[in-house]
Amino acid sequence: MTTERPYHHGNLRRALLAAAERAVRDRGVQDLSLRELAREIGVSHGAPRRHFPDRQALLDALAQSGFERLGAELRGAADGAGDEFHARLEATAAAYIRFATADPALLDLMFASKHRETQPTLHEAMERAFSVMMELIQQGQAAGRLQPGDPESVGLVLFSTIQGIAALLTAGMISPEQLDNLTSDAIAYFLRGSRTAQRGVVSASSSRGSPDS
Amino acid sequence: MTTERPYHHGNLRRALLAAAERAVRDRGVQDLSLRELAREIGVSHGAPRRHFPDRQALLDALAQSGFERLGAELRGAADGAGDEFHARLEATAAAYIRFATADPALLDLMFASKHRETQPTLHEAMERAFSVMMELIQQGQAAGRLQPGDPESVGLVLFSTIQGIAALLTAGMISPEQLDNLTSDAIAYFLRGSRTAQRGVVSASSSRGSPDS
DNA sequence: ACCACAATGTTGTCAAGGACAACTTTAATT
DNA sequence: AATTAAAGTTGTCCTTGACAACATTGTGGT
Repeated sequence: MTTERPYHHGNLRRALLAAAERAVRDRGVQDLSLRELAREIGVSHGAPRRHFPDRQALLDALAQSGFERLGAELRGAADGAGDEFHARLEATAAAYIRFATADPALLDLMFASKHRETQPTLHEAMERAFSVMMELIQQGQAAGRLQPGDPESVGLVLFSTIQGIAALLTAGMISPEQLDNLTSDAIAYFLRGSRTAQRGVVSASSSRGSPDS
Repeated sequence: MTTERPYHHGNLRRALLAAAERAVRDRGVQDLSLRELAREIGVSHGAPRRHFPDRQALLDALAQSGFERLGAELRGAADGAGDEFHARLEATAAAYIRFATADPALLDLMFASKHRETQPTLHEAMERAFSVMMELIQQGQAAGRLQPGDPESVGLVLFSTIQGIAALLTAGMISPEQLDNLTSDAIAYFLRGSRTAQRGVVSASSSRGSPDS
């Protein structure tokens, strides 16, 4: 049984992550203080060190759990939206934006690129989270709704767009009223944009994202 | 050696901003230390306070100068790309991505949303920077290359996409090799996506003279 | 010229935080 | 029960941001 249960006080690691997530949400990453977390939980200032060697380690763990939660939410949204490609796409994008809205600072942290390189679990969690999108792309390609070719190349365009909306959102550059329209606009653009040169009318000048496929 | 010393020591404000920009580029915003900047410049640790009441004030100023530079570069790119819409669009987007590539941490800082609300100059600098894009959108609409309607709504889609690419870039999620393809793909998607649903007659607007200029 | 004053820079200090080490208490293993 | 490992505590060092009191230099008014 791998369930970590109280040693001689609480399950500190969990408590730290939970408190940290709240603190990040409420006051941002900058103001996150290990000592303050310890105080809040009721433990000495040296205690967190047993679970996180330094501050960055806690941030990495926070990012990882963020990716895990994001991945779960994306998958839940996609799976709960039926079998139709368009509905699944919209639901997944909406879930992503919802995450970004609810936890802007956490999302920033997750993409902070300040993480330890030697942290395979974090990268895996990230891959898992985005595998939902990749599968979606492949479904869209199979259904003929998206242009064929390397799914990664198509996925990056979609991913960029959604991430961009999230970025503008966390930057406070778009209001909640604009958000819904922007999201559906962006998806509509993406879908129209992904109709590859049909009838040779629209030039396919930029479909060289995939070297050999 | 009088290297421009109008006051009784250097032009500290400028020196601080310059040193800060370098420090941010090299070691990130987190590790930016006022005292270290002061040391580097050769001034006492209390000196910066005369020009920036606190750390955040310096970051705000840094963001503002970043927006000013970005705006200038975008405008330069657009103006130097001739009169054709497509060329201008590509040049502007490329300039944006170039900025993001050269100064990822600065771009993050600029969008950090941690800025002082009562800082009109910062917001103005931001508006000025993006006015280039807005004008571009209007030109595209006037030329019939983009769907009509509120330019802001069209611009946000473009802006999201480009900002998304920049975000993925600064997050280290795309490599320089992928970058060029992604950028041109994204623009192509945007252009195709911006042709408003023309009830089947897709050819009318694009089968005229230059293929996809 | 002169003098007051504002602008700029310096020194000293404080509290907070991260990192670290030595020590103590509790749980697990045998 | 004894031993060892895990988790937590206490104390300390160093860096930093913020602040205040003081020093110096430049400027404008008269």
